[in-house]
This record gives sequence, structure tokens and C-alpha cells, in this order.
Amino acid sequence: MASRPAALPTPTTARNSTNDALPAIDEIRTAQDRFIEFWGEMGTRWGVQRSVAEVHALLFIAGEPLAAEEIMERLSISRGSVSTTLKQLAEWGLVQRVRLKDRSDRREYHQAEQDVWKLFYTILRARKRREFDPLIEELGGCRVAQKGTRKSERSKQHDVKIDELLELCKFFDGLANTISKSGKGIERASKLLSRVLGSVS
Amino acid sequence: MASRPAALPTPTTARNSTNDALPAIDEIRTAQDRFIEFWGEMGTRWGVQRSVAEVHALLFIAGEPLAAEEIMERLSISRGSVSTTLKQLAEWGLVQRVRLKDRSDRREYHQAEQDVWKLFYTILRARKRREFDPLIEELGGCRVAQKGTRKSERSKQHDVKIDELLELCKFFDGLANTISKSGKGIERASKLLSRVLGSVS
DNA sequence: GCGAACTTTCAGAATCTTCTGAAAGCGATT
DNA sequence: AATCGCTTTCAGAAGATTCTGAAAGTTCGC
Repeated sequence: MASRPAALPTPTTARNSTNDALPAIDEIRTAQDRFIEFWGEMGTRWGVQRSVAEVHALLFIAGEPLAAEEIMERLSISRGSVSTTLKQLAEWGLVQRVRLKDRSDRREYHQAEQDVWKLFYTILRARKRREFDPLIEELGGCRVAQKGTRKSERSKQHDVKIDELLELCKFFDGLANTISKSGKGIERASKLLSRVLGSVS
Repeated sequence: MASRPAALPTPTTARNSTNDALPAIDEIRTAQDRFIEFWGEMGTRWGVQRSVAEVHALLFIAGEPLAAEEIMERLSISRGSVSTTLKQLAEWGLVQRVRLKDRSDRREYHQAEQDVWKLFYTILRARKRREFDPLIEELGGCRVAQKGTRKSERSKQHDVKIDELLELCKFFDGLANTISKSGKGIERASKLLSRVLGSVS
């Protein structure tokens, strides 16, 4: 949770509210920086490296494709870090490389997914795969014995606990699948859900 | 993801399937160890320290209250670690201290919640608080300007993105609250939900 | 109030993670 | 096929986290 030196020196921040020349640029920069820092902090809580989350935040909030060097300078991180980080983001499917039409500029540009629904579903799916699915795969192996085998009282108690856990996981897995298959229908469905729950409990 | 030395030496594992004297104890121990190691690994992915998750796993799977010293020996971790770890688990509400009736034993015993539904809801609530709620609290502060203030085109674009994110978060927050209020009714509700979704999409 | 039995705390050690920067790699252009 | 402009890789440095163990603290019974 320790903080890093501020991502950007923002050289002209001091005179931003009264100056007329480029006031909006400064204001936006400040707001962007705040978003980037916050998203980076949240990233660490979501099991994502801070710098990965920061690069994503920058690309998302900038909205336009940026070159590696621009990212480097803006966040003051090393060339190597930017490269590794962009690779990860591309694997996650959150960032795409694009090639600008300008033929004299050979650099790769990088663009973040701008649709927030897609963004969230991507993150959710990745986290589920990493943090939840292994439970269903591995818990069975934590039983003492095959189902149906005769066994001691204490063994039974152990297996019952594992089975309860496993059943619960499968239930939530089903629920998650239902929701994620629904795509944007979730919005309408959610309202129905709360009506349904109201009548159930 | 690096592995630690096996939590427990399990000295007699070699002869466990043919021996009759205490075969069940050995088998259970092995199964427990496997569960503890796995739960510890999952813990690291859930943002929980490995040793905290391991102690929780041990108490959960043992089912009965254990004293700090027993935990220490079983997981071969230090006295200090066990103490810190139990404190955290108690704060999370996953473990309770209990006092045995035996008056000659002054040690505190520690017992894990055994109801898997309570366990999951506790974990979910804690994670939501930590990983999700801050989004709703802080995102607003990442806007360029107050709502309704007149502003440049680029400022507008920035604020629109923040607002989209915020709205999405609020939507999921509402959904999560609906679900968590439903308690066990969720099981019945979930079936209705999938019917509902089927008819929506 | 004192001593025995446990528990908690915390500075420093050990370990794990992340970042840097120089060197190697790659591919388009001449 | 050599050069140039850019990207990737990776060994080692820097930094963050987690664990240990000894000392201080607490609580209970006498």
C-alpha cells in the first residue's frame, strides 16, 4: 500500500485556475492523474500490478492510442516495464495495438477498450478463472476417499465439509455463468431479480 | 506462487494403506494437508496472506477448537505469526476464541465458522468492501468539473468516461446488495433468475 | 502482590515481487 | 546486406511483504 512518487510532475499546476492559455489541458491532466493513481491503487487490491493498472488507466482515460514512449514519459516508468505491461494488457484483451496510417511513424500505438461493459466483463471473467474456477477443479482432490467408499467417522466428517464447499462453489459458478451469458440483458434481468427476491424472502 | 516447504512432515505416510493400527488418522492428515496447502494458495490469489489462509483452512477442516501451540506445530509457523493471524481471522469474523471448560488449561482455543454459507458471505462482504466500494466513493473525485459546469470538449469526454464507470459500479453495487440481502433465498431465486434471463435474451 | 502460563508486539531477517536499463532482436527501408 | 528506429528480454537492483523469536505484556490463581 506504500505510495510511489507522484506519477507526473505536472509542471504548471500552480497557475491553472486563473491562466487562460491552456487551462483546460492542465485541469484534465490533473484529473487524469488522479484517476490513474486511484485505478493503480485499486489494481493492487485486485491482484494486478500497480503499473499494469496505471498503464491501463492512462490508455482508458486518454481514449486515444498512445505510443510506448508517451506512456513511459507520462507515468515515468521504464521502457522495459511499459513493454511487459502492454503485453499483459493485450493478453487480457483490454488493450489493442494499432498502427497509425502515418507511414513515417513506425511506432506501435496502443488503445484501450472504451466500452465499460466489455471492460468489466473482461475483468470479471479473468478473475473468476483465476480465483474461483480452481476451487471446483481441485477441491475434489482434497477428499479422503472416493464417494461411496466405506470409511471411518472422522473421514466422513472431513469429506462432508469438502463436499459442502464444493457444492456451494458449483452453485455460485452456475449463477455466474447465468449472469455472464445474459450480457447486457443483465440490466433488465436484475430488476426482475430483485422483484423475485422480494417475493421469495 | 513460490512453494513453501511442505507444511507438515507427516512422518508415517509411507505405510498408510496397508497398516491397520491408525490408518484413518494418517489418511485424514494427508487430506487435510492437501486442503490446507490448496486453500493457502487460493488465499494468495484472494489477497489474503498465505499463512492466514492456512490457519483458517486448518481450523475449518479440523472442525474443533485448537490452541495456538497446536496450530504452530501443525503448520510449522512461529508463535508470533499464529497470534497475528488469529487476530486477523477474528476481525474478519471467521474464527472465534473459545474457552474450554477444563479449568487447568488456561490456553485460548480457536474455532472456525463451520457453516459454508456464512463463510462465503463473510468473505464476499469483506472483499466487496475492500475491492469495490472505494470505486463508488472515489470515482466522483476523478471528474474534471462539477456536474453541470460548462467545460471544454475534452473535459466533457473525460467526465463522460468517469460517469459511465461510476454508473456501472452503482449498478453492480445494487445487484450485489440485492443478492446479499436475499441470504439463502438466493438458491431459489437463482433458478427463477435463469428462467427470467432465458426469456429476456 | 507475586509467580506461572499464555499471548502479543515489533525490530530485524528472510523472502518474494517489481522495476530498471543495457543489450539483443526484429523488420522495414535504402 | 547494412542501417535505423523501435520493441522485447532479462539479470541484477530496489522495494515491499511476510516471518521469526525474544522481550514485554496480560491474566489468573494463590
